Amino acid sequence: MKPSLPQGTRDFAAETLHKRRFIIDTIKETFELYGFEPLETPSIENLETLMGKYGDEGDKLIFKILNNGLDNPSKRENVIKEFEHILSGKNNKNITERALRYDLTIPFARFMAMNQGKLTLPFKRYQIQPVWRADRPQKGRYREFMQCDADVAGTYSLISDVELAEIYADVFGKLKIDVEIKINSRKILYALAEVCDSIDNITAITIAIDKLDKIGMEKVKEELKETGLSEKSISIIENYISIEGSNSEKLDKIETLVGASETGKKGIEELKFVLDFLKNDDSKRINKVILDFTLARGLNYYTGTIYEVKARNVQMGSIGGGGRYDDLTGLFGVPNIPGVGISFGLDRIYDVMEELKLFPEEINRATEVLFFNLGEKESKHAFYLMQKLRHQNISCELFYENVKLDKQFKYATKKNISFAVIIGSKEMEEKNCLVKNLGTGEQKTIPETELVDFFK
RNA sequence: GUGGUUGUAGCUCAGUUGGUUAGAGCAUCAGAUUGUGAUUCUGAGGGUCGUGGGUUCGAGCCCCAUCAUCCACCCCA
Repeated sequence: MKPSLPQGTRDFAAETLHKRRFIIDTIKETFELYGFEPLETPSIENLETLMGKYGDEGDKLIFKILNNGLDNPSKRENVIKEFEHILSGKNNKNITERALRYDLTIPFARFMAMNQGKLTLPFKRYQIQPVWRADRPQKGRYREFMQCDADVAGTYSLISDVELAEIYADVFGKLKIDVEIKINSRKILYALAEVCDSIDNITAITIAIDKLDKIGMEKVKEELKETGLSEKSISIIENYISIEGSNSEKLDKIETLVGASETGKKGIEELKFVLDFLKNDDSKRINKVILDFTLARGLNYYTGTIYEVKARNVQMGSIGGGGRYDDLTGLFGVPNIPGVGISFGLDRIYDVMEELKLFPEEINRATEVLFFNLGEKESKHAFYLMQKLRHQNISCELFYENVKLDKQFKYATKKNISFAVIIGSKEMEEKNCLVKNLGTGEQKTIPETELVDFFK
């Protein structure tokens, strides 16, 4: 049989993994700097936990797992009957009751609901794990990919919203990715629908608005028309979309449009609070938070601020997203635990950094020193010296075979090893070793007693 | 889920209107060179042309199906 991978999945070799780890470490460090604690949940959840949380499209993209034991003859008739439900598009516990995790937010909400009372609120957790979506793969889209989430649960304080925006700015600053951190509020979108007298169509409106920069104003209007909005509503939405200027100018303009709505007023207040707080952080950074009323986001559990991050100078969908949800655990029978969270898309961040060549050179240097093998006695001696270095936390390797130096050099070059230590019979006799810098080609002989200090 | 693209050696790719034994560069291995590489020279190995059918005297090339890739739509990280 020919080995192959399922569609949309990948193996990661050392070079890729070093780079991925570089990103993950940066994110993890930043999360911990802000007081978040780690959490891991299972790869599989009960299908019931996930269904209905991501919208109709989302439900279709959940990987469902076939139950075991369906071939049991005694269940045969029942299984065939239940399978009819599947064929008509309904899920059925008797056929599939488990599914692969689709994101990290819903499992987190499930965890909160299951552990309420045990956790001190507000609870700040971060989670870095793969998720799966049965999407067709394309640029920046995989069927298995890594999400890095940070969520604050149990507080309405908008300071937590501010902090998450700061985390975005910090992480992408550290990674040297030039990004736009877009912010909006679901409340404002809701108010817009209210003003248009089309609350039932809020999803269609937001989806259409969200496409603005992709399809342009005319197409957006067409789409709105098709969903049955009145001319008047469409012109309100056109005004809404056309709002431009600085963040504070935009806030002034939105006030006249949706300020009459209670929800709209609240949304404006909240955005003002967050943006004002961010303005007080005068640290010089390339990444700024930009108010964008066309930002919508599909996930329907968001209720307040919403975020999305896009990299500049590169063609790639969003590399991060998040927002506030006032009652996520309510879905699991535990009301009144609000939360706010953000997610980093590791795989897309990787693709962006690769395309913009943002990974540091030295990232693939795992082994520092290679000890050459020049014979039985020599290699034994070299091994003894090497262990001394290893115990001082200097990563080393001894070439396993006594082959031509040429080969040993090539191995070192391939693995991007910085130094070679060559110990032959002459060096052994004189209790010396020859250290060669493989980058510069410089080499010198030093007493073996000084070897550890040389690398420390 | 819908539409398009590509699939030939480990990698990047040639391969004429269908015609004998399918090529190149890089990489690998061996030797020139038994203590100095990333830059020399010589030679060697490596392919059921994605897979399965079909058309044909004859298919890497044409047709159908299927799998995978990349891309777009839907949606999203």
